[in-house]
Amino acid sequence: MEGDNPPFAGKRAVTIKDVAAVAQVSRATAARALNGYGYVGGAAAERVREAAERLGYRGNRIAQALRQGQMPIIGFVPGDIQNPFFARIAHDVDIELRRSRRSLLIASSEEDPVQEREILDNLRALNVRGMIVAPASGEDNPHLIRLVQEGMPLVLIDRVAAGVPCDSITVDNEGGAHEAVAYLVANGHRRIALIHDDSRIATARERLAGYARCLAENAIAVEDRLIAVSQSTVEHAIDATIRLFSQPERPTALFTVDSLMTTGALLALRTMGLSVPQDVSLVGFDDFDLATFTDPQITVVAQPVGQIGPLAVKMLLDRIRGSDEPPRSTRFATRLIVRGSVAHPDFGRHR
Amino acid sequence: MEGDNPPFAGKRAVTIKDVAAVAQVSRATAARALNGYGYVGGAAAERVREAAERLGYRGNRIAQALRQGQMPIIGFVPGDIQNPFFARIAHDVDIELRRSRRSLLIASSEEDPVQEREILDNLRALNVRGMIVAPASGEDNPHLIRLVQEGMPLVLIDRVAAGVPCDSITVDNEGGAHEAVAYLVANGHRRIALIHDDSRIATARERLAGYARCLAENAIAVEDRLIAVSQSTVEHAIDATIRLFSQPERPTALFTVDSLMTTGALLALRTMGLSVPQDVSLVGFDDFDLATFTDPQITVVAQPVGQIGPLAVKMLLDRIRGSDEPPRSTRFATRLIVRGSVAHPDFGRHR
DNA sequence: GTTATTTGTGAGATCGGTCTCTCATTGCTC
DNA sequence: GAGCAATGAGAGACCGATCTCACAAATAAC
Repeated sequence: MEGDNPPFAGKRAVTIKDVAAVAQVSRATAARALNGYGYVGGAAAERVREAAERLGYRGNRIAQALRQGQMPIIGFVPGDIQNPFFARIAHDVDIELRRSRRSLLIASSEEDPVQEREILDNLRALNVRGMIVAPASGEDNPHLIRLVQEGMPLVLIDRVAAGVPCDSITVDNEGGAHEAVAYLVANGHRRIALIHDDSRIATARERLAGYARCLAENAIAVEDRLIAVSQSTVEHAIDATIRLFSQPERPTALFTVDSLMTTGALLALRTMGLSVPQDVSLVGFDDFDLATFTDPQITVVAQPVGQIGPLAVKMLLDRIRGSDEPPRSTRFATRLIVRGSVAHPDFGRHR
Repeated sequence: MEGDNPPFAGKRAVTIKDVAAVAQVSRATAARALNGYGYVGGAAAERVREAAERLGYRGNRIAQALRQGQMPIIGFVPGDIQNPFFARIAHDVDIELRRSRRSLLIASSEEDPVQEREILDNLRALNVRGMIVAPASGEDNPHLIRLVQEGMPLVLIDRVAAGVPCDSITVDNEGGAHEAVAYLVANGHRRIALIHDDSRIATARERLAGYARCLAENAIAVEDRLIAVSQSTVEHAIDATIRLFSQPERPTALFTVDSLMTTGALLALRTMGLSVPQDVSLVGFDDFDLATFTDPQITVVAQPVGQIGPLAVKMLLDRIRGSDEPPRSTRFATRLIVRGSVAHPDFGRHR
């Protein structure tokens, strides 16, 4: 924003005034001809269309938006576009939105609530028509609440946010995590490590809850030293894994809560010379391409990624069209895909 | 756009007029106080700030943009956000832009020149401050040329577009492909298959050129039946691979021109029961996580992905700030990372 | 032939800011 | 105390498009 060039570097854009002048009509008539409303004479309309064509008139969306009081833009605020999970959703949302001739503005919060708030403020100031947000924090979301109160169509995806009365789409994180850990327990594991995001993020908390509940049901203590908090990047997950597996009485199994972390764990375990599943059993949350290329393939809790984007758009468009039914929450079931990354702890060489 | 709700669903937003009224000053004074220019009395300024705070005034970016003649938004038009290559760049661009308080509008062209034109028209109508585009077509780009002539700051990435006088960032596709194929030839391969995008895309053409040049240098004929055209998705690449390897006199090696295709090829080869590198040698363009997880790991031509986004932003901001030096073209070198997916064709069981 | 009605068009308000211009103070200098 | 600059603040133009309103011309109705 600073040090920008004087207003216009290029030649001034063609306005409706120019078109009107060339067609020798008033701006009003030109607008009518171009937008097809009201009464316009055939000859005049033709001249306007011709002039517009010849001048390459395009209309100024900003002016239109100001007049109309809104931008035909939908905001999408994922935690991180680079995460294949969100990239996929962004892609699907983009496709769906194009059908209704709206643009998509993607701005990643980088999982930072402060940045999220700034982005949301910006989007609001832009008068976007609606937003699809993966809230970076599960609680303390006054900015989201205010947004809803102001009437902004909003759909939350992937994560819930306490006290925000709007539509949401999530998956059964608690259940999925429980199923994953139960599978590990059923295979004889008791020292099960967990790598997850900051508990601020709702998904992380729910997955942790599923993990803890399953351990409790099996009379296994939840040990802090088995739980690592890491940002959702391959690099951070590598560190976290190394930390977990460098301690005495190494865990026999690991549960990672997203695909980037699973990738990082895999990388770290390989570096440490630990093989899956001989030395460590592994279950990841979120299925991904890589999972079937490793040897053995990775057992994962799959979420129906492909359904989230389209449904989010559908819900959002319903709101935009004026639906004021009470907020709907869709929670998709997860599915444990058993592949080969889990074995009995005594299967390997160690203890 | 159709069937939308009457203009405002929510309560009317707070305008500067409201703030001015509460602070008992004129709009002009309120604006001065809020934006910190011109002379404003201390007391008045204080009242304005207070009123703005209390009312939750946010300013209307659309109105500002209209007045200023531009939006503080940069458009990014990748071929496909879901491709990790573009996702990474989008991420980097996002980070860089946030520093200069601009938003990023991402709209994927889905590799469709028609859609690209629409998107570009939209962005232009939005008066964005600049664009970073991966042109879907290497030629016949009057819309890009016009954009530049109109003074729109534009940086082309990943691909060149003939006759468009603007900055560009590419990698040495021809050289990289040549190196990959040369490596295969050096390992004794002569029936080398290629899976690439539509030749409309500049990168595809250059990589094909590198492939062809290398074969020519080694007196190997370029055979159409060894070249498959596929869209850049895992699914299409699977089909293409199956097609290539279902023919008699199967190729002994395969060169895939991007990571999605490499993934698809890997999947297809596995399904067909062909192992790498015993039955087929494989080299991919673009390095990716998966490449080191397969057994053996995949030999690839790596591009410096991490440098593209930041440089693109830098170039774009230079232009936005008014630089009118002649267009600069940066072409990064590629690097062949030899791993284990290439073997001599006689190494395996087959011929 | 005169009144209604339909049709076509332009003037001007409006959206919410920004900014120029003008004018009124106040303060300072000589 | 006159003269002049510095300071503070309002009125109104403006950005580009849309839309209401008023009005004129053409057509229809009686």
